[in-house]
Amino acid sequence: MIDRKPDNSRLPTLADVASRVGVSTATVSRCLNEPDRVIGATRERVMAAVRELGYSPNFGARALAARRTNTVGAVIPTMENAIFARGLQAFQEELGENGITLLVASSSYRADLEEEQIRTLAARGADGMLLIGYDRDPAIYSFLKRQGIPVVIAWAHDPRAGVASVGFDNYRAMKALAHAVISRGHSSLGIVSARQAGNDRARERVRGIVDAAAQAGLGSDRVHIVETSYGIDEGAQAFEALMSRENRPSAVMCGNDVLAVGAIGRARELGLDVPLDVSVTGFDDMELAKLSFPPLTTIHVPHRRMGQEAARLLMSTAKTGSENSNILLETEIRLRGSLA
Amino acid sequence: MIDRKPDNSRLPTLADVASRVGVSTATVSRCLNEPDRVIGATRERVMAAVRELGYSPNFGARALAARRTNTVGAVIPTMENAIFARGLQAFQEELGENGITLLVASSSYRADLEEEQIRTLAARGADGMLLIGYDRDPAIYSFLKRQGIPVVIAWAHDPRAGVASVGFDNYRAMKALAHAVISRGHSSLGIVSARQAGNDRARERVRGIVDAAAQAGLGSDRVHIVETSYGIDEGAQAFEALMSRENRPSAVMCGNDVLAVGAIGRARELGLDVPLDVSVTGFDDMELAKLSFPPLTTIHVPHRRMGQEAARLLMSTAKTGSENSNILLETEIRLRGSLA
DNA sequence: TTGTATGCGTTATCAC
DNA sequence: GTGATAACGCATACAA
Repeated sequence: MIDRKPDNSRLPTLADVASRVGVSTATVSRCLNEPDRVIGATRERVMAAVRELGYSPNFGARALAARRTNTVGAVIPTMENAIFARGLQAFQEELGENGITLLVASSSYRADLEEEQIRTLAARGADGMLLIGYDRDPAIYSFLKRQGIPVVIAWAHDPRAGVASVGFDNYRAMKALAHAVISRGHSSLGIVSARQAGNDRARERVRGIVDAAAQAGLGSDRVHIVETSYGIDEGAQAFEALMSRENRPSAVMCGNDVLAVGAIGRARELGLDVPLDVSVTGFDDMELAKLSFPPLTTIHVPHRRMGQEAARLLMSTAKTGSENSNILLETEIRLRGSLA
Repeated sequence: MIDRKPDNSRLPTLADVASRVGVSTATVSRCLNEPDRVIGATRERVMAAVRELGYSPNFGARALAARRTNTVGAVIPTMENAIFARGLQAFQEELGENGITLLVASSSYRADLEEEQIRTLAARGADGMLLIGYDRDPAIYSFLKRQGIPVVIAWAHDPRAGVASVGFDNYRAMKALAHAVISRGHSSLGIVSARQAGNDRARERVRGIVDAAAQAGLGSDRVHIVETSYGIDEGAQAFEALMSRENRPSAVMCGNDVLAVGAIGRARELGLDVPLDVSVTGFDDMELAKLSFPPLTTIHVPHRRMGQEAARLLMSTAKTGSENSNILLETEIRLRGSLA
């Protein structure tokens, strides 16, 4: 526990500013919140005093009295890599322009931690919340509803879910990529996926590949799936596991770019040429993808756009109370050197 | 602005729990904060009511009354890449074990935004704060001191600064790497640095290279510096700028791994072989480094250790009020394929 | 062990 | 346009 260092000189409060200027606390409060409603002359004097004293309003007290925090929370699976960084940055920027602060927490892809973080953010008075994907205990949704906290789901799209969302069709995107891979003659596919349990995005992506394979007449024995957690090393290991099977896939499709880059690295270590010996694909089109050698064939996701729209949606959802706005963004295949 | 959806069923408060159980609010409060001080039987009934009502304490009110938030803030330059992610993760874990929540904000490497974030975190009642590097307006330090908020600086080490810190010697680390580069016969160096103004880490690193070059008898005309902002594309452009000068450096030392990876990528696009045509080095030893092709020669920084120590230091600094604990961590050169 | 009462710093309602 | 003053939800010193 952290105890504040005993501080003899108490922090300046609204009352301090007020008494110094010789006005009431109400006036000072107004100067800060609705400057128009106070006459120019007094406002100047108040603001001067604010600066001199280094006054800064107490957030907790303000939230308590105003029953609003101008804060929204976001719980993302991880901060360890840049997957969510760009989208979140855009989200934050859009909120910032509207005077709203963003609080970010990460769940490490664990449902229990996510729930804890959500409750923490709610207790901190978040006026709204951004969550990634749909999969979670329904109790969480009803908790949020009881609290009157509007929610927006990002990175996924399911109009039937009854929650506002902005995202893309993970299934369709990955299926299209799988078609592209198969049409190049690959008849044995490897899949490196994040754990599918509790992760609708991962599940939809795998389903996309499996369906594409089935439609192309590839038996289920031609599709090998390995689940792992997101991470470069994990991708590398999963890739190696796939390559050491009896009938090696000629193309390995990864659930995201981080896994794919790990796979490519391991291929090099194993003396396998990408894409001559084995093709590799990713998902996300992070900066990493263009930079990898060979550059990564992947699905481009409009992360910035998604973050921005999520912010707008959250603000309007909060205003109107409508819970069923769903924005579908288009993804795009980016063909690069890792696929032959 | 976000207005909470008008919620007819007010959230349960301490008083609701109390009246339902038939005890005083004080007892309920104690059940939550010091369970030992209340007898088993009543505690059970209280906790049951808490669950039934879905009660969750109001953070603002609690902070207001207790004058403590069990929250610490961290302002990092960027979340866009993983430079600070690992250290921060460890920082958070260590804090979490002690029941403390971490609030993260990013400054985009801008001094004005950093100051704003610091004030915001202070207003939110942060009991302590983690900042990166020393360089900032002295007014900020005195503001924090007035607020009684203990500070720990990370990613840098300067015992004379009079602030608690845990970090490494950026100057010495980079100087050692420069020696390694020069000893391999490179007599013309390029430097791709972050902007040095307001960034002591960047400045120290450049100074390390420059001093090493001088000690090796390389004139200042043999050291070319380009400043840019951190980013893969930025690294690529800076690298290209260096390579298009009349006397091309044979080795380009970058201020961090992100820049270096960008440089290597651009080298490939320009048809330059790394390391045959030009050597490239980084700083940080992110996951990226091993994965780059060729793998990156860089400085290994014990990020996790740094985050963990920072958390401990912050907690003990808060307890003891001692402001001048400085922990120096050792870095290590990692020689890999990008340097010949 | 439990209850009472006060105060935390701000906003908002209502007078003036 | 400005000033009193009552909430806001909780923790805590003190009393019982």
